[in-house]
Amino acid sequence: MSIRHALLALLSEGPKYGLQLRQEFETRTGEVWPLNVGQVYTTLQRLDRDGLVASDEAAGEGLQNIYRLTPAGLEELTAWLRTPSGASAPPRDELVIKVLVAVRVPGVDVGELLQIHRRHVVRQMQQYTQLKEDEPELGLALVVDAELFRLEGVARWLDAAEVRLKGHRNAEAPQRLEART
Amino acid sequence: MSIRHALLALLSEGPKYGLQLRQEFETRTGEVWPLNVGQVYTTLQRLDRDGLVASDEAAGEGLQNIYRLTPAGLEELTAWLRTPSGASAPPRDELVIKVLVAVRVPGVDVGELLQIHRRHVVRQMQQYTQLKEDEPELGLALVVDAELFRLEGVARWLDAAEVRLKGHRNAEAPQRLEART
DNA sequence: ACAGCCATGTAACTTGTTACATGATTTT
DNA sequence: AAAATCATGTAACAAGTTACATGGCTGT
Repeated sequence: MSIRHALLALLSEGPKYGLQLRQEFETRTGEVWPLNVGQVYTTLQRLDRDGLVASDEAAGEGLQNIYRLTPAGLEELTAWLRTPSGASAPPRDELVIKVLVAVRVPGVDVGELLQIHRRHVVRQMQQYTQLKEDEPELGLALVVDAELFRLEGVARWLDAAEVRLKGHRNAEAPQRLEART
Repeated sequence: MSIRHALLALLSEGPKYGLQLRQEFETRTGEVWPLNVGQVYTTLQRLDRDGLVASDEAAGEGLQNIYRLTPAGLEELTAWLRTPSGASAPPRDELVIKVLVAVRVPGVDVGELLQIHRRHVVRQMQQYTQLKEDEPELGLALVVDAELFRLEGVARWLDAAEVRLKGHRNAEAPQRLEART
């Protein structure tokens, strides 16, 4: 639901049209998250359908279709801004799922899998760290910060998972040596 | 694409049927990420359509519809396991987008917004920490670890963002005092 | 006139998601 | 026989995503 609401937020400054919304979204987020133009239009249509935005066709330029926020849209926007996401149901973490199911996939070395992902995380962190060196704009700086903090957490989790899984295998293996009764 | 592949992984151990897949998914992930049964069936149908699984109708129990992994499914699975996610395009971070667009929404105090989210993060961390105290199973333990590391990163980002935004407002404000030339 | 950009729009598709319907088996 | 449980399945929708088509405007 990010994009819907992001468009609402951009429209809260004043009426805007499609391409403008895409451009503003991208500049604000430091061009890190490209946004297909088509998606702006489809999303605008759906927002229109839901009564959260309305188009000023009266302006009648014909060329640009300018949308503005409706009262309902403003309400939806402020609710979104105040509400922390993932409150009720925690978001599924793909990497965690991957590791948890990989444990029992035949022929898969989970230790190796953890290492592969760890190397990738380190490589990404280096790339983002480089990006930070040439004084980025506020938007890019914040995005890079977020990505670095996130990746650091992932790296630490991978380490913790390795320890947990080693302990787990040590706790499992001895059972094979004992008699099955 | 988590669930598709998770089902493939579960099926790599051997043929299974719908409800069984749901139950195994939930027990392995510590019952933290509930999975609607209907989704298992729809996902299985789509996997079937894509040739990644096949149903053993020959068994003819009639009642249980048992699926097995196809060679293509196994290939897809191993590719998924080895490939770090978010490699090409970094995943959009909803909170980051929220803060970045909120900066210019009229009548919104971003500092307050950061505080609201920070409080929520702290509360969630406390809840997960509690969960860890009564010796959870491997699956739950890893999920909780991941969530705690993630939340810690979020908290740190919120702090960093507060600093960045304060500096930004201080750098902006003086411009209003200067002549517009 | 034509190349290139600005701008809009749409058709098609994916994954995720839920609410609901249906039948079979087991338990009481 | 009624109630509960097991098991499958479907219809419908949301949100994200892309490839493609179209038309207007601008500069050469």
